[in-house]
Amino acid sequence: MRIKDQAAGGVSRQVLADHVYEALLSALMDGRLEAGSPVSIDGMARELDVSPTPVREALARLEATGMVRRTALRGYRVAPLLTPDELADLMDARLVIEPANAFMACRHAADGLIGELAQAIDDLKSAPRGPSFAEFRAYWEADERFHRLVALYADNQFLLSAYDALGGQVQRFRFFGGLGITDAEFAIAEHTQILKAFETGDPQLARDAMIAHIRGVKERSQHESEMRS
Amino acid sequence: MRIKDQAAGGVSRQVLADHVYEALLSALMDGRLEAGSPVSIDGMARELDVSPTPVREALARLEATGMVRRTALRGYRVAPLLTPDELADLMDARLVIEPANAFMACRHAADGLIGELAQAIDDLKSAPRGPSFAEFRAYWEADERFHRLVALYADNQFLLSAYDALGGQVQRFRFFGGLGITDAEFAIAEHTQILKAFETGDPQLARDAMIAHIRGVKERSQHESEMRS
DNA sequence: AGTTCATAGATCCTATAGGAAATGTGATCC
DNA sequence: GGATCACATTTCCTATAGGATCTATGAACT
Repeated sequence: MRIKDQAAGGVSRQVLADHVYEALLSALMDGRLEAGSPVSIDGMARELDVSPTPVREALARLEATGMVRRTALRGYRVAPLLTPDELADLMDARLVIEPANAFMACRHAADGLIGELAQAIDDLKSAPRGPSFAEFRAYWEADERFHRLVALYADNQFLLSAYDALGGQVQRFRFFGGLGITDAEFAIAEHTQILKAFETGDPQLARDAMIAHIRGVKERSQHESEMRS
Repeated sequence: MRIKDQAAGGVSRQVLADHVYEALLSALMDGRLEAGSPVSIDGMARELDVSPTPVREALARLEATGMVRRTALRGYRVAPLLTPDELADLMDARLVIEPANAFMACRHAADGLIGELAQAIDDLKSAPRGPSFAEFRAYWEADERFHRLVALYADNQFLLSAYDALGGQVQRFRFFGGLGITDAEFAIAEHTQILKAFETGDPQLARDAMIAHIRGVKERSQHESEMRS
């Protein structure tokens, strides 16, 4: 009695739209779908060998992340890359939200947070940093995990939503250009400072460490943008 | 040569999913769709006299706003109402984002902003404040417009996204209970203080005025929550 | 009487089909 | 030769149909 289904699907069966969502996210992240290029619903359905219906639903969800944009009757397009100015704006927005997250997370910081942050830093150290997305994906994943942990332990669903609202864009500046991670040593050092601040339990210190980190990221990314132009 | 279509649809023809989105948003806002109740895709399609496909797409978009939640194979439900603690969290999150918006908006505040803020305050004063949503809808609209203007003039798309990520929830605490606007006088006074700060052109003042306002909202809403329980 | 089973209904999910609009290509005409 | 028009293709958008799963009502059995 339905044992086969249980074995196949596990506790919660996967929905096809979720698969499409993941596939599109991957394609967007590693640049197979280039910025500005159109994303055809029917075409993507043929490519993924599904019907257009789940593709349509996955794209509707992706639109909220800012990765794709929709025009009324002309379909979806991959959102354009960030200009240097927009990159600076993104960092300014992070400077508003993430230091507050750090402050709050430090107050009711369970021991769990310290350990998980340390783990994320270790993963950063050991992850490869090559030029292709496949090579530095683990690095990006650990970086994203570190910051999201802080947002998570701030224990405020609305601040987490606000952080996530930035997330879709955060992912994209890392790989544009495909020259790999160039500031890993700086980032790791700054993350370690944040961890140390959490260990002291002083919220003010945690906030300041986060500010210093994001300012560092902003400065370095601006520098790279200038060199590229 | 397609003049009829131009006249009918204007510059950009409406898509059916957009209509469904608007209809659902209205139903959610004025409580016709109660918190916790399921939102059937097929049922809603019958009720609105469309096919399930556009309903599915509209719900996928709505999910990102936090108004509805989706469980894998069991459909959508209206998100539950905020508890007093969650309400406090929401205000804390606003205290992180909106004062920063006010600070930045004040720096490159065009004259347009002053006038539009004044208009929003005038609308607040003249709007009815009755218990039903239809009665205080104009009030809510003016309130929302005031805060979004500040976010808009901060001139940072990411901060605007972060503000919007809170927006879906902001809308919902206003009408739960249906006793109308009880703190209009306080709110109008605080908004006026913010406007005055903008007129001086001092970003620090604008920030402080916004902080004072949101703290006021938080205090008053907590008070109401206690009385209700 | 209480539990178990079966049937019916509702619902979600996916695929298919077809209409409408936009885009691209080739032929015709000045 | 260049512009215009007709046609085909692509694409979006919506509707319909059917399979799979969940829920609920009622019957049968211990």
